[in-house]
Amino acid sequence: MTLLDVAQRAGVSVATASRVLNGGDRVPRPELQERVKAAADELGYTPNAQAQALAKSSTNLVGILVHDIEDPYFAAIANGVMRAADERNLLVMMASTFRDSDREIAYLSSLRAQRARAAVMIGSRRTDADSLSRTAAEVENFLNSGAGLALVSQSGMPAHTVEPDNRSGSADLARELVALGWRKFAVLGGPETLATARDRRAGFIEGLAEAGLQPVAVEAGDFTRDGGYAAAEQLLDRQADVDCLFAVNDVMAVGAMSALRTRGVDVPGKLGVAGFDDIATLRDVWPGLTTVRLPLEQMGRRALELAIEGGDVTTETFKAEVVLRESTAKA
Amino acid sequence: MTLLDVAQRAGVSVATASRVLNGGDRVPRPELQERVKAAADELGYTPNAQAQALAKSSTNLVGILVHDIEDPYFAAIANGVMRAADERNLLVMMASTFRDSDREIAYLSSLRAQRARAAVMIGSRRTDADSLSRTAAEVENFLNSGAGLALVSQSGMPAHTVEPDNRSGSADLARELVALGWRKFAVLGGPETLATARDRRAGFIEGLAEAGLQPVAVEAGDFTRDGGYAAAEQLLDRQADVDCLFAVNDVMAVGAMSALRTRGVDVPGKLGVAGFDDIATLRDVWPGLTTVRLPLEQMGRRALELAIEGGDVTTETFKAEVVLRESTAKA
DNA sequence: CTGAAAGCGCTAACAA
DNA sequence: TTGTTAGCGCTTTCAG
Repeated sequence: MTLLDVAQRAGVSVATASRVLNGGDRVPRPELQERVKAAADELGYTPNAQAQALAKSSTNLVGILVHDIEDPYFAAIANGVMRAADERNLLVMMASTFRDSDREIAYLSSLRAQRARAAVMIGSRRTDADSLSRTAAEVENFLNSGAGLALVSQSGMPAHTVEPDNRSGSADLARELVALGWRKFAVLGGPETLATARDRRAGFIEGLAEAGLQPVAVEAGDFTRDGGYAAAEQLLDRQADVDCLFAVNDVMAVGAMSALRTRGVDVPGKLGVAGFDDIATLRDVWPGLTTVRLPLEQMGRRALELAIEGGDVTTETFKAEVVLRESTAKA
Repeated sequence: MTLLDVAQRAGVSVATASRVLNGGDRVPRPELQERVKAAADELGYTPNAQAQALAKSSTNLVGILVHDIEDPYFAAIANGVMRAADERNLLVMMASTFRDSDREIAYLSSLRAQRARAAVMIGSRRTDADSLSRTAAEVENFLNSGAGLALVSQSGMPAHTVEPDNRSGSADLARELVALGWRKFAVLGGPETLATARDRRAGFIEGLAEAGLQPVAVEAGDFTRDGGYAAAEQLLDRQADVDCLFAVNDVMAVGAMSALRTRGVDVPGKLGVAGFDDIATLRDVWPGLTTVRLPLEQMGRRALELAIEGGDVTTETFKAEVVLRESTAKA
């Protein structure tokens, strides 16, 4: 069923039909409107979005790229993006890159092919020179095509950026932990190459330094639950003299807590544990996890807004807020 | 940059250019291929997917509908769908319906307008007659448009269906809990109107019945963390004589555990707790939550396959598996 | 093997 | 106000 069918059945031209059904400009006389609308739903007409897009050379599609939609951190941000998109009547095309930058690049290029209005890329960039520059090139292309783009948590690209204040958030956390009386810290620092991990690590160390402290140990490892588990085990194996443990995200922290439990280390009695992100799904773990809260959904919303609005490239930083819970309570 | 630009620069016709760049059929002579490819990337040509879709009247778009992408249950299934889509080089358009059936209907119709190849709808249907029939009508439309469709966890629609075996899964759970020695059960049953919740409730009661038992209490409530928290509180307030508590999903179970903890009720010492789903993010809660594992990602994959393949309408049921953990350990 | 040309369904000048 | 018509960019017969 095409517009032409509808027009004929209603005894009007396609132009008229288009005007009453889709067009926003001058509206035909009421009588014709009725006829066209009637014809349209008798025929079960649905506009062909591709044809509209081609004719108007513009779409209401926006893209969103996440590393892994099962990771609650990304899901929370994505949720914000989708809410904002929904409010603006934009259709969302989402892809999970499974942490593969080739997929990321390919998808960005698909979005360009789809003539997407804008895209939001979520997730910390690896500091790997090669894939970094290839991604940058495609980002360039994307922007040159006239579409908007915003990145969440990955600075250094020539597009709008929304970032959490990882550095000062973890510095604040360090201060509060010190104030609570903790002294001998280990950092489960995630991958060396991940900017987010690095910033949180650095901020924490900075915070400690203000109190004249420095971490007893810094473990690398994956940015995942299993990474946290493994890093905690290593720490115990090494019998490091530690009284509090900071994992650079909640998922790692929870993994670490499991490792400690398995080894019979009491939290917070024997060892305090803190994370970062304040993932909603993890707010019920026990002991309650001390962490740094990020306005994840808001960051997502804002990213979409920036991507859509275009304008001069800006970087917006979102404040993080320390949340003290039982996992770092001092007896 | 259009195909025409490329063709002119390469000194060939658009037909030729199309054949080497996109078309899959007869390929022009090597020399021309080179010229066209060269021209294409000198000009930074990207095909216009809308125009292609219009010309071929077919797309590589698939849709996916979830109630709430932040809910790890949906995220896990969505992840499976996206993986399967990625393997087939399909682009995914995802929407969160925020549990609103009007949004759901609207999105389905957008997908139709986009001439999506197929769609997957994830999430338990409410048993609300009105929105049910309106959704059914749009589902009809969608299928009539020639696109494929599969539903996850919502039977009763005239399309492929993938469902977990909620009923026998929770019956199995009931049996195992009884075998462990628990006797006085309360069910935190979720909303009356939610098919998934109802089936799990019913299966559990069935399982108990085999042992000549029946639940001491059945609490309704939301299908969420807060719903579980509130339901558990009510139960305690009523001072029901209960020794084990089954929440119809993990998220509720975790909420309930928090309520119990707040009230000083020891789990599993004083009260056992079990859930359903085996959400990955919650595998580290303590005490480890006894639950029923569902192959969520696989279900998502399969749903996409069915939606794409079309064919006769089938219903596939996925077996659930009881996972016993510490939350129901008997001293 | 290659090119010309007719659409795909719709929008937006431009005319009437 | 309404209709005519020329594209939008690409695919695909159909000739050459």
